[in-house]
Amino acid sequence: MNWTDERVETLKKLWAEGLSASQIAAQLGGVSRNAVIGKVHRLKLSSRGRATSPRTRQKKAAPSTQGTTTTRRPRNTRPTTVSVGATALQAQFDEEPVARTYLRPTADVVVPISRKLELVQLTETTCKWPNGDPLSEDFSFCGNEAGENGPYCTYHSRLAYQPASERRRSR
DNA sequence: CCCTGATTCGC
DNA sequence: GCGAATCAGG
Repeated sequence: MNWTDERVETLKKLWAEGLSASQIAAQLGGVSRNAVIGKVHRLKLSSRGRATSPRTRQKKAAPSTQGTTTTRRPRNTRPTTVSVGATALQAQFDEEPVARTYLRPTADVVVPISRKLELVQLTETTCKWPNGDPLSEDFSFCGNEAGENGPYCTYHSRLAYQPASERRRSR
């Protein structure tokens, strides 16, 4: 993935807004949170408060115990993006003139994907994250697939529940 | 175990 | 410059 001006701009904006690197990565799409953090550092705008104490790291010795294979630890590299939801989203947007509100990738919306469901359309497996102002007419619900462990999809579960752990963070 | 940002370093 | 790996920590 290429760091276009637009993407960098979005990155800076979201970072300035205080979003976490993983969330920024999720919204930009196609990049890992590490990529985002790395980019942020290179842009020299990492100074968002004191995050961690000045740790002095100097590990990384000789990982190659055998085989010259340049095997980077595959680990669990997950796309993160919900391809199904995204696909369905696009298809729906094409035939939904009403919900068409953003024209720019630099959307000021924090929620990357949503199915714009109405209250009636909610089921037990649809994310019930409110989208927008409940008093407004164009209010809708996220509607993406919600896990069995909550009323929200994984993304919104984090938005909803993360703040708790975020609060008691005061390094 | 989930997550956060920070840093190093091979590419 | 990029980002995976790794770290230190909540």
